[in-house]
Amino acid sequence: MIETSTPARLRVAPSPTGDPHVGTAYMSLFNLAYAKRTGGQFILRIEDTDQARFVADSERQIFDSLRWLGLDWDEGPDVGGPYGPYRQSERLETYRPHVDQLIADGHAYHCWCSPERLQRLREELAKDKAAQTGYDRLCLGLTREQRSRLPGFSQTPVVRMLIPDDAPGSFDDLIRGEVKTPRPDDQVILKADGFPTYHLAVVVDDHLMGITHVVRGEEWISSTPKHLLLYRWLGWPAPAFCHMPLLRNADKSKISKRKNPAARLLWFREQGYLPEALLNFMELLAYPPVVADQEQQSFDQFVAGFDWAKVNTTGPIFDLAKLDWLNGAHIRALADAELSDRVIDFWNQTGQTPAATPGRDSGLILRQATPIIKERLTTLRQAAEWIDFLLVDDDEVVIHDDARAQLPPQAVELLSGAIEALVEVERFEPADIQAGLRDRLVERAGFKPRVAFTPVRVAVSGKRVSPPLFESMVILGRASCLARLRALRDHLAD
RNA sequence: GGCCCCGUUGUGUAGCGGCCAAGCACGCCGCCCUCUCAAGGCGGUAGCGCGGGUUCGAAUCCCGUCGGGGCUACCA
Repeated sequence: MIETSTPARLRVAPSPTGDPHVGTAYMSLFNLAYAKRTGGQFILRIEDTDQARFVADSERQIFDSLRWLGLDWDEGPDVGGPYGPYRQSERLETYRPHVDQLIADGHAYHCWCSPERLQRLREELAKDKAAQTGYDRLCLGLTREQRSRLPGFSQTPVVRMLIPDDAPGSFDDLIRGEVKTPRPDDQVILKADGFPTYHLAVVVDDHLMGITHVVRGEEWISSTPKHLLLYRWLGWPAPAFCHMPLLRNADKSKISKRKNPAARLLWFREQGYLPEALLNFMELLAYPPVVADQEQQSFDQFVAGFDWAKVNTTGPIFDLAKLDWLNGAHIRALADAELSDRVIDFWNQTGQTPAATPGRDSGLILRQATPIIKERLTTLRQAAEWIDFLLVDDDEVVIHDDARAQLPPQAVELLSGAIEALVEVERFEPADIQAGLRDRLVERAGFKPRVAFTPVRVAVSGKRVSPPLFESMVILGRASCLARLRALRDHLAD
């Protein structure tokens, strides 16, 4: 493939307003892919211009969750870079001169209308079902003194854009082609508290930081003409635009934490999903697999074939069924030692390390059991459930009701036979254990394997479903197995 | 209400006028394998929202319609 593109600079700009949103990761993924594809840079900028919604710990969670996914940035608040600061709250002085210039050039004006007046105005327009909504320009052309004599006056003014009649009616989008846009109203660009709104900040910062491609959700399409106007007025070249489709809930509404727990990015780590699997899953949303017929793929493959034109314009439903499959597939692809490490890291990070009876070690037993539970795992979190019976003391094995219900009438006879057979097994290895039990219970006693082994499984694990029996027994050791077999037999015999 | 975006099986996608009586993946169902459950193998289920055009020919182009979504804040 011939590389014709020039290095691109892209950014993701989340707001620290609570738990990081899965959409942030989705946007970051596509941003990063294109940056890598062109040998450019990926930048993280924090958009904290809304003081009311600011959540203190949120920024750290954004860093943590994106790093966990391996979506590393070249420039950002924590790593620095030549275009800092990368937090908008630290750039207030940067926006000011541009606002002044826009006012001086007649492209923006002060507005003293109180929030109450604006609220009433909106309600009236809505009631009248007016086609034209938006600010009525009451303040346009008035001095502070003149305006103060009118009702609904507020001491501290905001600054609004003066939308001209020749505002752009469309723009070119790398994903969608030409996109038509509504006529904007006189958008506020500087708030009464001195902070810029998104619209001003994003244009100023993107220009000053050399951003070449603006990648964002399609909910921004209708405000793009405002940004185009700002670029025009400020005399700056506009970047390319890529409006990604919106991720959706099962009911097709825009994905929300209320309706979908997976809208919280941190949820995936808590559940024990592998970052590479989540990435793989998100790569497949509104985007085809790199290799047809092969949906399990690496991020590098995704990058190598990346093309904005392949992005679909239809908003995909965020449905976890395929993620579960992909996560299992990525788990199975891991080497045993690597998988064990991942599970232990998961335990440590989430404080979920299962307790083991004295003399047993959770980590050690996990490593021994990994080969037999690996292909049974959908998430890392499930590992603990699969091995819990290997961690407890022999007299603390819980015989679950559904397991007990599986026991055949001849359970006592079978358990006695199994005990005798196990005592005689010379090498306590899976094949030998199986041979011993089969000889005794199947060949000689005439039971079907399924019937013969069920009591053994229940005695050893307490469960209806367990990892492979004979391998599990080896991990437990002969003494424990015999103790558990005898315990169940004695219990049933009473 | 206005404006904008979108509409292929349950979900994610392929399809860019004939190779499509629509392919792939996940899910679901069944069979095989089998010490349980998985994993694996094999098979099955289900879709071009609707109506008009254009054309020899439309899932693919046009128009309309219906449906869904987004925006319409001194939030992003």
